[in-house]
Amino acid sequence: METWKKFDANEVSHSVAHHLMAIHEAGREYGGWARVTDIARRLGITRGSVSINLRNIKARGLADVDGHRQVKLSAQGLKIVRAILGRRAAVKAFLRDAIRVPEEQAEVDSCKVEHLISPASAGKLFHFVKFLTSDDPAARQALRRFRKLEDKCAGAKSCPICKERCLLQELSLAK
Amino acid sequence: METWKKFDANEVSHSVAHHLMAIHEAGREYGGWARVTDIARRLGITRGSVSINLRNIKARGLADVDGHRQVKLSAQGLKIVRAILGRRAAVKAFLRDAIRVPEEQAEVDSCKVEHLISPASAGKLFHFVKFLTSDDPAARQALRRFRKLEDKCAGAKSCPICKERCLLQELSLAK
DNA sequence: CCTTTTTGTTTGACATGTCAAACACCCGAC
DNA sequence: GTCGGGTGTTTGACATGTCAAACAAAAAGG
Repeated sequence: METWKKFDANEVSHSVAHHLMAIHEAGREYGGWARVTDIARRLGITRGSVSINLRNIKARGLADVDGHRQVKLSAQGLKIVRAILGRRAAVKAFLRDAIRVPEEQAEVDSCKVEHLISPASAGKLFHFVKFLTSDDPAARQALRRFRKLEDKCAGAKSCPICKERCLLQELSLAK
Repeated sequence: METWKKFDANEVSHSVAHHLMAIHEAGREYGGWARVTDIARRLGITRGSVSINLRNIKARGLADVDGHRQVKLSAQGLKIVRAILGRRAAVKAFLRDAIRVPEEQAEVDSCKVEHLISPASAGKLFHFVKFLTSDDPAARQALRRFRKLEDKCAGAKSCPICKERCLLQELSLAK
């Protein structure tokens, strides 16, 4: 009934998630220490915004600052980053390698979703895509068959998957 | 580089999406006309919040109001609702029926994601889950095989899908 | 050493979305 | 009629996240 309210009930928001990942990346070549400027440039936002957001992030124990005003992920922050990167990889691999969504779209979609999907779903998905893209004969056969059938889908009429009229277009906003 | 900023670049926000869906549902038995109170009760928020949000929604042409202060979706609003419901159904069906995520979790996850995934991904997913849960022999065979292998995954050691150590647990935040 | 640039913070503003509380209105009961 | 409850709006407050602009301090250049 109020399922929709859980949208904001995640360990971190989209913004915080990407701040953490930016710290992680920016600090890569400097022993984990990142500067506000580097984080801001990576995220494409102003230093001021980063400064404000870091207050929140530090207060929540996801990152620490040393005397020279440099930022480092805490153990917890690093754990979150790794979990999110794993989930993104699972989603992206599924979209791109299993159902053949174009690379760019797979990138955008997995980025939107990476911090939202549950570990349960991510875990299942991870296994599934690993199986589906393996050399298991059943997996290869199913994938081949799916691609063949989908190629034959002629949109509105006579889709071999949808049987009758293909309902695909209703998912988009195309008129 | 700034892929992450596209998170907010959707036709509607999560909140607006659910306002539209609440109008749709609430109006079902009244010829499409919904009252603020009904919308608020359905969403579990105050009438005041709904009132404010409707300003935005009306201004964007997603809903109209008649003289008796009742709300109705516009053609565009209805189109958005249908698209989102379709995407949710595709995601949920995949999670629940294909990779066997528990019903409740599938519900929550699909709700979080429904307004974020692209029509391209939703369309592919829609076809894929339709194929995978059909009576096509290749699909049935692959699904059977996947379930069998996954049942044998003993967590950290000797997962038949991951081959070596199963990396599944890194997707969650379990310590 | 002094100037200039870079860096980080703060401030005031805006946008979205939420709440409680006060108001105004309409409608039905009496 | 009038009174009370349900309904819709507005107001002031808060939370998050963004910006530009002003500022202070550190680093770099000379």
